[in-house]
Amino acid sequence: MPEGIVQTQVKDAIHHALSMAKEQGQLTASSLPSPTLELPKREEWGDFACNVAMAMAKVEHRSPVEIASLLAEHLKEARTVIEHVEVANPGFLNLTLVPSVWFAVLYDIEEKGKDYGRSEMGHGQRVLLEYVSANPTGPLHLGHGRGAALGDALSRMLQAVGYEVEREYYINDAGRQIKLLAASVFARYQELQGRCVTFPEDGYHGHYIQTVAKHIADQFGASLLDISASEAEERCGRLAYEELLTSIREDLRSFRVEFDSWFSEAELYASGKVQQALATLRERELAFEQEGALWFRSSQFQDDKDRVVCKQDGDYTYLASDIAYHQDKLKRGFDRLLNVWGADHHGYVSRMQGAVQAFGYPKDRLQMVLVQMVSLLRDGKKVEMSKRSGEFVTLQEVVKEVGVDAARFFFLMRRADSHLEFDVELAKRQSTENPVYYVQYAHARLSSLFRTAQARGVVMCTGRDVTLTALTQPEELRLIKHLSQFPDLVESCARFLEPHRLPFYLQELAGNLHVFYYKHRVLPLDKEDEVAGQPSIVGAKAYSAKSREVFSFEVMQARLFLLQQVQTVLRNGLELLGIRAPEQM
RNA sequence: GCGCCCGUAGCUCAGUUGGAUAGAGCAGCGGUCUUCUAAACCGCAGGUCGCAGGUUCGAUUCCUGCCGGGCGCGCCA
Repeated sequence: MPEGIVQTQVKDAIHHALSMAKEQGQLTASSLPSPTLELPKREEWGDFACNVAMAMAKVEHRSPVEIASLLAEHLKEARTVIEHVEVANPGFLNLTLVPSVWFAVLYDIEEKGKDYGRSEMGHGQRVLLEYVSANPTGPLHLGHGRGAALGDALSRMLQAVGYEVEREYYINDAGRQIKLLAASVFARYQELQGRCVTFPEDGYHGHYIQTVAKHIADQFGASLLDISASEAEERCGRLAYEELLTSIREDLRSFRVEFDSWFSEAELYASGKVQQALATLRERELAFEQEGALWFRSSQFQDDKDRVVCKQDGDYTYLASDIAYHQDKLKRGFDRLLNVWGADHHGYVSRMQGAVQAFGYPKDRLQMVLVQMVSLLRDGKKVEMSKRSGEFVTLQEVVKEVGVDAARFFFLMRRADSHLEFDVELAKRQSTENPVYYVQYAHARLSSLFRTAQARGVVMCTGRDVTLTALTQPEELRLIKHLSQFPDLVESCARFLEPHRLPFYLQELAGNLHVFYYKHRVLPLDKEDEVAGQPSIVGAKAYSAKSREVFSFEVMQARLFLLQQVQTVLRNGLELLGIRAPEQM
């Protein structure tokens, strides 16, 4: 795991202390543990905490505090890095670094810019990320939106840490759902032509079906009544499918969610891949016939029971095409398959992983991210949605109301597997209570500051020309430390497939910035000092009434430099969420 | 009945894979603009981490059993 430049130095120092202790016979263990660092909960406890002494206590037969104390002694040699060591109960080593060690973080960000936060963790492994994959039988609703935002953010994060990601949408354009769509639309079409028809029992009742039927009527008039009913129904299905899929694509695009490929289920049948997949299973005796149906022996793996793949009437079940689809993914040579699924499908995880194993791959070649339901909160009340009536809140209408940025942020700020309450009023509010604006404002505020600086003729220095030792305020160091965590954070988002950590991080970073900004000045107070950028100001003193602090040209330059790096991280973070980083608000 | 997920402040949720005195945002109360954006900041209050055991130096975190909520258990997708 590539770590921050700061962490590495600290770990090296601890490791050195361990070896010294061993060399001098203070430690008896044959192998030395590799120390891990954690961030203490309280600032008084220093910059890092290390529990290595506690971990060794047992094998060394000594108390953790004792071991920690002798390590603390050795750590005094690392005075260039570690300013202060404290042993705390029950055996922590609390380390406070020399402030200047932290400055390396700022140079690192300056150098990497857009690439700060990227890494090689994935080693170029190829990942197929499948998400949304909503049936083209209706518009996308809020739940799809959450899956879309999540899949998109994951793809950005995985790419950032060195995976090669292909984003795919699986189109269920075969089978029963499409037939029902066709029947539903045809029924509405006939109604529009003044005919009295019985609506299909499990048909789609949503109002959009009537809209689609109207479009068909506008285009073809009554002419579809002249052909056979089955042919007309099929035409209706085809037209409805195309219209609905097109609008899904458009909704996604305007939600800034893109795909590299759209994979058709019908194509799997047409190309014979379904039959081939089942043939493979038969060869391996993982499929068998019973009671006139063909079964997949999924109980061989971790499923509770075997599952039908081909029914008595000869039709395939959806499982058959899903198996074929995943075999196809495997054949395409991906190192990892990731599916973002609605949590209501969790029962299918084990059988799909069983299919992966059936084809000779380890089950964790396929991983699922399950995303829970979204409920909409309006005026503090839940908006009821019912699948039955086909009336649900669409992604499009919510995005129209709150904007893409707010919608994405809200979808991403909770763990995927917990229910999400989407508070429309909060998402629309343009104030500090709204986390999206809070973070975006931090970015815009900095842009505004830099514009003012430029207008006053202040020359922005590069890291080389800045005296960073001028940064001595706790709010400044707090910002730098927070920035140093960003690369690790991005990696953990990707490793655990948990994008929600990033919105939290950004809220904290924005908070740290706003506190700093409120407490300290960056540019001189007085407009008379507009010559600030010129050498003549060196030594001149500006005065901040708020903090009663005196600051110099060096302080101004150092703060500007610090804030540029803050802005870079805000921007990089927002980019990973697919959210705009506005220059002004 | 079986399986999966969830249970943390009044509400919505975090909690760095087992660490120290459990955090944030809303909502509530009270403060802060002669300031580079107040779209901001500060303070107060708020808790039996669902309950009970277990594992160990140490548990919100891991294990077991209950209680409560959601979802799934089709030759439906």
